[in-house]
Amino acid sequence: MRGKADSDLVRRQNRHIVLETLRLHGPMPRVDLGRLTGLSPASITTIANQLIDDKAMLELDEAPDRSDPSRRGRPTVRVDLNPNAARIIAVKIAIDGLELVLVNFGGKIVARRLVAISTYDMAPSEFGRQISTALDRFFTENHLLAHDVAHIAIAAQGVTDSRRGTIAWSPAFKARNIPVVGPIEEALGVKCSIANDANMIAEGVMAADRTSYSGTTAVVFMGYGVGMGLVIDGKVYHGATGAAAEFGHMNHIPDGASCRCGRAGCLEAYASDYGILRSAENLSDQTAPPLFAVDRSVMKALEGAARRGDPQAVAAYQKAGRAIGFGLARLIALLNPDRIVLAGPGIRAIDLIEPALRAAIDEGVVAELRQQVKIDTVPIDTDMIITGTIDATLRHLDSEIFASGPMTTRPIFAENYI
Amino acid sequence: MRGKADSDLVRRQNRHIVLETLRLHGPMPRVDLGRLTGLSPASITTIANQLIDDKAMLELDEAPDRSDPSRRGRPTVRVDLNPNAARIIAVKIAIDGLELVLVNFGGKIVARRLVAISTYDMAPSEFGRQISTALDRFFTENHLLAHDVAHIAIAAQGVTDSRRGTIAWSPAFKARNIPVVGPIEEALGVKCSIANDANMIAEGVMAADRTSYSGTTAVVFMGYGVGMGLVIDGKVYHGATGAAAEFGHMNHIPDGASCRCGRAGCLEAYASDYGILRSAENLSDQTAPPLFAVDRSVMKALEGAARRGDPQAVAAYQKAGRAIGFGLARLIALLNPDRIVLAGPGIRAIDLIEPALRAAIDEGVVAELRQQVKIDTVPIDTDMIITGTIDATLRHLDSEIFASGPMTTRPIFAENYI
DNA sequence: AAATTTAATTCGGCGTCCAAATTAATGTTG
DNA sequence: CAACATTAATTTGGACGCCGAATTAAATTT
Repeated sequence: MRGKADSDLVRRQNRHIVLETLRLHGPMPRVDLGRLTGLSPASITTIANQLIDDKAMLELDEAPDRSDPSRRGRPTVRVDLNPNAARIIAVKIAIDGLELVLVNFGGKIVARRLVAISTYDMAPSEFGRQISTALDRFFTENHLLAHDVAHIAIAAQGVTDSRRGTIAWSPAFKARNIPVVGPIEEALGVKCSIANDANMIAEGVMAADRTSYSGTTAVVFMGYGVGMGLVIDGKVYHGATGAAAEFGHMNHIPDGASCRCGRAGCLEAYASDYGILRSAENLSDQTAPPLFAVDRSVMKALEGAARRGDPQAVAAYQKAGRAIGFGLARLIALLNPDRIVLAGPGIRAIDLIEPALRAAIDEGVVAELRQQVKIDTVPIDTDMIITGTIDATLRHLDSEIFASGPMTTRPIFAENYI
Repeated sequence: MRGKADSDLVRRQNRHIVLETLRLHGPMPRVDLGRLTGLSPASITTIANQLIDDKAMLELDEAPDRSDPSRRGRPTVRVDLNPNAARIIAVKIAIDGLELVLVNFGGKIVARRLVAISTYDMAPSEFGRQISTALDRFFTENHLLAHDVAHIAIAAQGVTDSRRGTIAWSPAFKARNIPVVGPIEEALGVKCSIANDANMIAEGVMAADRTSYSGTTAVVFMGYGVGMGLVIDGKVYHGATGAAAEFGHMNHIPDGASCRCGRAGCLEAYASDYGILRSAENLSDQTAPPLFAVDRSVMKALEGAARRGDPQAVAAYQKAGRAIGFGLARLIALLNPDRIVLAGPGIRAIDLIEPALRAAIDEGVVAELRQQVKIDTVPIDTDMIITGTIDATLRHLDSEIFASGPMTTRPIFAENYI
């Protein structure tokens, strides 16, 4: 049951849909905003002018469009999100370092920096210091003050706890429960949040094609590990503590193969790069997984071997497909999704994996459920983690900006934009 | 992104929360409605009087409350949902017959009837005729005309397809894809819907204690079968086609024990009454499951044997616990729920099941995820299927009534209430 | 230059909410 | 028992947001 409604709610909601419409479709004249939002021209005028006053939006100062010579009447004036309304920083934590990206309110990347940090052996408190230092340098480098940046959004591999702002467990760290949000907020005085990288990929996939992913979609990421982003009823699902969709560490076989996470039988232990490699090399299931990502060239060679018919390699990919397939069968039984998207570098070998995967789904789920699900593949570069993080964060800002209405204090607005 | 907001939305939303508040807390004076909804007394006056005009609400005609002698001031007048505003029929389909329940808008059961039908061997079209006939008799019996009943809500075991209004697969039927909603709507001219019984149990559990089940909760039903109702972000989740949370037919062991659904390795094949019985009797996993529910006395005897230490029986319950445990471990990895509720007749033997269940969860899920989940048990009688169906349907009506606002045609209103 | 066309704004009215004032119905008190 | 106190509920008047209709703005066509 939602809370009570009043004119405040109406204003916020309508300002919000105006901003979202611009974010989704890009700059457009007020008439089109009216058509797309369903609001009357009169209301659009009011709302647009308020948002312009609030510096969230601006009129584009451009020559009238002459592309269609038959066009008559008063020329349109396009409005757009004000790129200078706010800035955010998206951070990706990987085992070999940090990626920092500065983005303006319009979604354009303004600056980017890679910071090499060897995270694996780092003490939890040390990591907090290092990431804060890296961010601090990034601020200086880009002449940023704390109040110029509205939000720092962090994406990390593994189990993240959005409530506590920590990395509960990650393959990038030996240690557990690493505080991240706390140290950064203290050191820099900027609002910060942390989320799982696979969820951010799901945000990215959604952002790329919002119409196709409206209902319930599971985005499976195959590569150095196996991850999942879960879109439930059109929204990325984060679970109670932000650690949902740990598909890679969903049990596949009780008491099965050794996984990077220290347990046995996880799906990832069969279907990740290292899992596949381990079977292909005919090593025991119990062989300890490598600490670092398997080199891409090694996986390419393995794919080649399988395509040439190397029985051991073929079997390894089949085993991976079966693992993913049973995982998906279980997911389908539980969630009855509209569609499943397979993504990540691992799908380069999709031809080797798919037959076993489909067979496992057929075996593991009632036909009535299975038939309804669309399964497709999407090539995804890891950049989509950043893309998704940016999109999710900007949308979050939209609802903050619209929420404040005629704002008294507007800390997220950047006065001294360079 | 929600649609545009206007004063219409405000009215609907606020009327809705007023109705929901009464449904949740029962009759109360207008002052309290104001306190609970956050609306001002002025607004409550307006809304209440409109709803009373619309016959959705009424003032209770009772003597002033003298229970507290120190009470001063103008006495309160309590308002309540108008029980005669509408009526619904809830139907439970079981293998041995139908249960029909007539309920008024206040949630009170007005009439109830059991109709013995042997569903299993019935042809799909025949079932449509039979259920329509049974409903037609129920109408006559209670002097109901089509427009007296706002909705017929059906709950059935198995995989239901709410979009098509069919039972895709159910243990109560040999046939598949049995049309239910269509035949009833045609024969009676009353709006009808179908849902899974386990989802309705989840609705019932929620209705009984809404505060405890706000986030994400999985309600596991153990008994003649294994079912699940999934509450995600405070709402019962139905999946793409209304067939979500088929926990019982989630694969446990690839290529494992024979299940009632015709496949192998389902969780239910290990943890349902018949699954447990089959292991206890030391029959092969491949032994065909019985068509009908195992008699309660048989299960009681088995529990007794296990408690007296019969090793075969003890092992059977352990096997069941391990199956449920791994299923839950997989669910936790996927959904990171706030809590899990174990319910149904099967939990009479929870003491025999729980140790293996907990061990399996420990084995199957990262500690960081597992620790966050509360697991508790709730004794549930099968009546909760009806209770939940009623509650869900009445809530649905609330949003229909409030939605129509100053209604021009109000077909659901019962003029000739007996 | 006047007419036409399309975009955007302005104006007046409507519906909802709310705060404050008022009315209603009771209990308390001298 | 009449004036006062107290609490519930309504009425009144103002604010805010939306919308339709009329108006203004800025171009093209004739």
